[in-house]
Amino acid sequence: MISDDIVRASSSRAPEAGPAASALALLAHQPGLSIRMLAVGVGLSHAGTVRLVDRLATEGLIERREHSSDGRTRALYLTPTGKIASDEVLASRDEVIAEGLSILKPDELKILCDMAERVLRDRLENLEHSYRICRLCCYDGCTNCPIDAELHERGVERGKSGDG
Amino acid sequence: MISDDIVRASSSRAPEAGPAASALALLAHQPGLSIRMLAVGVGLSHAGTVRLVDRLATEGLIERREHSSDGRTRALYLTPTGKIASDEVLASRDEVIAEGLSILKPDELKILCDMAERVLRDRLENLEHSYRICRLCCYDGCTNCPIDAELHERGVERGKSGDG
DNA sequence: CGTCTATATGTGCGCGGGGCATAGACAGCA
DNA sequence: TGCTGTCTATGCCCCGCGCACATATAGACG
Repeated sequence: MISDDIVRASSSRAPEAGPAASALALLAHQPGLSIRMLAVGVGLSHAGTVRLVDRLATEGLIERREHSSDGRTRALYLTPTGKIASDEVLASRDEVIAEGLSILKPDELKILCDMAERVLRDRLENLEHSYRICRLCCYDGCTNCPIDAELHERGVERGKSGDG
Repeated sequence: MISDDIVRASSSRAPEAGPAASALALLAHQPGLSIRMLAVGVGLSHAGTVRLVDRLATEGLIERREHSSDGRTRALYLTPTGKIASDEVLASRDEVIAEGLSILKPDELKILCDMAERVLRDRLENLEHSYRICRLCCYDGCTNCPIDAELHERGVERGKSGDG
């Protein structure tokens, strides 16, 4: 029960206004995401996500493109500026976490990572949930993502619509 | 870096609209808190906290009383109804955490708690910060609070205004 | 005691974010 | 072709919050 205070310690120093940061980080790893999927990822309603995308597009951070096959769907992509912003968000996030866990020894970090990985695998519900979990992941450093592995084991792949 | 996903996993299932829950939990453990301290604890401005207190008071969850010595300060207390609400918030919080960590073995939990305690002690900045950290603590179960211990070692006690 | 400053609380005003309901565009099917 | 489901976008409105200001009190000083 004390453990959730780590949560507060790092989440209280969130990089910026929550949803925007999540959207940027999510699009950095999953370019071409639809608004619907992004909405699930950032935890907003469709309408709210549309406004969020509007704002980010106005700021020149992301852009809407036509979907290749489906005329309804809009594929969202980061602009170069947006990529920079996303990198900054993730960098500040990493900094906070590294700071917070700086007192732990390397072998303790390893233990913690192992526990975290098992917890994540256990708590993963479905494909949409995976987007929420990974919304602020540092994808560059997450080379062997446990979530991807767990999804793979369940026969679900990202980019398809079947939820488990 | 994967560890902050535990954060998402539990914080994404927050009991209710953030600040209100924190205020209730905070007042459950620290009755007679002033609005200023509550503001720091919940991470809002003074004005926002006043509105929050207004709402909670309108709902009959908390009440303002005169301070014993200082005529300016308002002492905030939970009403019986507010105590019930606070208990529910903390209970749901505990449930989420217990669920999330249910895959870990008891000895692993012990290791995790030990690490969390050291991280908390290391990251604690001052008295005001302690209110933010502990805002959603389950005080009934937090018998030997590491934050209190750390504050004590630094010669700071809660209830006074000197920040370390 | 009068005054000045610092502190704490409460309020008018406006802004921005987000949800609900709805409209428009498109895919799939009979 | 028409019907239905899905995806996106918009009108409208509410809520929460911060800024600036007003009010009340404590403490210090002449």
